[in-house]
Amino acid sequence: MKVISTHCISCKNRADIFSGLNDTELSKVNDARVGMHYSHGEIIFKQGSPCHDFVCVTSGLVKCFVEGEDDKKIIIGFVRPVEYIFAPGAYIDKRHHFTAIACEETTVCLVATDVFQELVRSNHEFANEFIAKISNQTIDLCRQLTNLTQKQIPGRVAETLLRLSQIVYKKNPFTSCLSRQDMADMCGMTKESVVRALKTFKDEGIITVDGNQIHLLNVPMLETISKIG
Amino acid sequence: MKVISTHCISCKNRADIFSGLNDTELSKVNDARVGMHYSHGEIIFKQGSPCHDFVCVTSGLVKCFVEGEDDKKIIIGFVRPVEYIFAPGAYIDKRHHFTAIACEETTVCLVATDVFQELVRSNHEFANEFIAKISNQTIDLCRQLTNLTQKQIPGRVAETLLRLSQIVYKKNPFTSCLSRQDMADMCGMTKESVVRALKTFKDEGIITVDGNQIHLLNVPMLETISKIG
DNA sequence: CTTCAACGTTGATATAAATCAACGGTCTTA
DNA sequence: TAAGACCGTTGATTTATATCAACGTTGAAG
Repeated sequence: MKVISTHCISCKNRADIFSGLNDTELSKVNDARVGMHYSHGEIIFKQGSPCHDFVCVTSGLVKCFVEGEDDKKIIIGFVRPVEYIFAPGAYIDKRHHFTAIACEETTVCLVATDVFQELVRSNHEFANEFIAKISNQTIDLCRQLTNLTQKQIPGRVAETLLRLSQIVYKKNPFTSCLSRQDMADMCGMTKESVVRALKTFKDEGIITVDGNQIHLLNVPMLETISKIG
Repeated sequence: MKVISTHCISCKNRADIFSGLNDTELSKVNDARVGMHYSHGEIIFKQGSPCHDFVCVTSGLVKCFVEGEDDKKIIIGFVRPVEYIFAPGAYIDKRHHFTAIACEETTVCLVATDVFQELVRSNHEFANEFIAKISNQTIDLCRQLTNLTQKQIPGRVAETLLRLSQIVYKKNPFTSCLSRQDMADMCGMTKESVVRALKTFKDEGIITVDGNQIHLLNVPMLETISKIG
């Protein structure tokens, strides 16, 4: 078990939103904080369950997805250190509206939602950062809505590859711990379709695939494919 | 041209979020306010354009949709009086991320985003209401994401009918000014598919359709169809 | 009044993508 | 070591849905 920072004030894995807080405020956060460790595949919180805490990811990788009927999932995003997961139910019905699962060994701090809400009330800068965070999530969901409903398979897979490389892993040959099913859940399709699309891209020399390492050889081409759908 | 209230303090069409403001704050909003009138089909703001104002709908009906390539749209929601339209770009890139169009004769007040942001900073209650509003939008987008990607046509159309009746028009036989294409844009399908689905529902005695008036005869059945996809 | 464009509807056809099935590989677990 | 489960991959088949085409209606514009 990794040792996480003993106090928020000195924590180096602190999410940006806490930067504007003074020591008194940080102490309040620290008192409410619960450090947790999750192994690969473990559920951090589940859609529909009561929402008591915001989750700040201090190491590892977390995937968030909405669940429909019949075990179908749509991955709405990944959260890396040092970021926190905004739970939109905190202000509405105190329920989680998506599920969060650790993709690899992951440590997080849970902070009670009412501590967050108190900070939103008392610290304007914090409130602004908080709203900016939610806004980004909204913008992202809008983008996903068009991507998943208006593009066909090659476009969606291209988009997903670019996302993984540029936003999630921020590397070009990137090594992912995601299964084909995970990628399918990002694209809203079956894993077989993902495999076929990857194979096509590989045959066309646009990417190379070596196990879990994917190298995007022709990014402009992928961007074009993603754009024209 | 209808006369809108002359001052926010005495306005009867004020969105709920302004309820917690004192007269000084309301005056500030009033000074920044621009009343506008739009006819059926007119664009209030367009995706990608600079975002300077929040739009408060005082009469009529507004549809909001994200635009993809190739003229395809997904309607993400309708805004009725007395509600305002949250533009997520206001806190991020000062751009609109969806388009808003008047569905019928519509009056709105435009309020500069920085006035909103100032209120968020100075009034905690306002900030809370504001965040709750965005949270609801996020929850709704999550729901749409699963609906549009995981259900097939009958399920999506049933869902749309229930939405129109229960949330948008709040009536059971309801008369809608929406075209079949609009309904298709709500469901992420073609207008032909909508027509066929409505015909099937009609033949099965689940609904009646008379021009733009739709009567949901068997709501539980529609809910089942919506659920099982 | 006429013309044209957009809408609603229906049927026939094409096609994208899911499903089904099979197999080898890897990892876990008994 | 062996058994079972899951993953990745590929091919064959089915199916849901889009596309294409045609036509009557309505409403707006010239």
